[in-house]
Amino acid sequence: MAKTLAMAAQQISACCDGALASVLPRKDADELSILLKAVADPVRLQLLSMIRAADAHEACVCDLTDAVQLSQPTVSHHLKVLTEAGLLTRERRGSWAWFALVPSRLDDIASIFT
Amino acid sequence: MAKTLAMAAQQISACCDGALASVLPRKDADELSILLKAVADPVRLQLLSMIRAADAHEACVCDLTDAVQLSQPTVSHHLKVLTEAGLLTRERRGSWAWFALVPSRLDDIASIFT
DNA sequence: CATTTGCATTGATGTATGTCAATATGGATC
DNA sequence: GATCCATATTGACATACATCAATGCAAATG
Repeated sequence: MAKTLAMAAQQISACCDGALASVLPRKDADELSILLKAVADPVRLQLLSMIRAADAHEACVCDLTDAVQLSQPTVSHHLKVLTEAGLLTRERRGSWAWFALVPSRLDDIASIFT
Repeated sequence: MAKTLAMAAQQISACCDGALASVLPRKDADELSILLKAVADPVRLQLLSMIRAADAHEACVCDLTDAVQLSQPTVSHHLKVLTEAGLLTRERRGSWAWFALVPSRLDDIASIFT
């Protein structure tokens, strides 16, 4: 086996065997992947872009459903996924549900890779 | 239907109906989602972090397999996904296959959300 | 060239996910 | 309160995906 990785592991954690796996602990990786899975879908990327382009960075389901040409339940599902990932907030105003961006959450994603 | 999103669409494309869907065109969304799906997996996030931590930002399969505690074919599969997404390059050196990071590709992901 | 070693591919399997039709819920309005 | 409208939930279905055992392949080594 080549030695490069083992050496790198020591730079970070020089205490124990299996420390390599803790460069990014599995638990952290699981949490990050939930956030990333939320945006790793073309429809949800479109929804985010539309909300970002909208006034006050918010939009209601009716507009979004028309835009992506999918059924209302499907759009509702996608918005739920984004909301549960913390990327959107949901607010009820009269009959409509308004979804707004959480910009800091987008920053969280960017910061994973910078 | 509320009007906010329709107005936002006009800011960007004031020419045609259905322009809303082109805030982020579906085709672009599909491409981006391929890149994001590649990193939206806990094992692949770990692999990337390990390679990034390694000398010269590269590692061979044998080290990585030990680290993530999965079968060799599974790790090979994940590395293929990352490579096809442009996040890794593969180089054969003697018996070993070395995978190296493509930093600019990580920047591509970050830039989606900034 | 036979063997070994490191990696890739194939095939199979269980689980997760995107989608819709049908239905439920919850405000608003008459 | 009956009705209507916007949204959410449920159930069903097809597809995608993560994983491994078995096998193939390619390079090094004896």
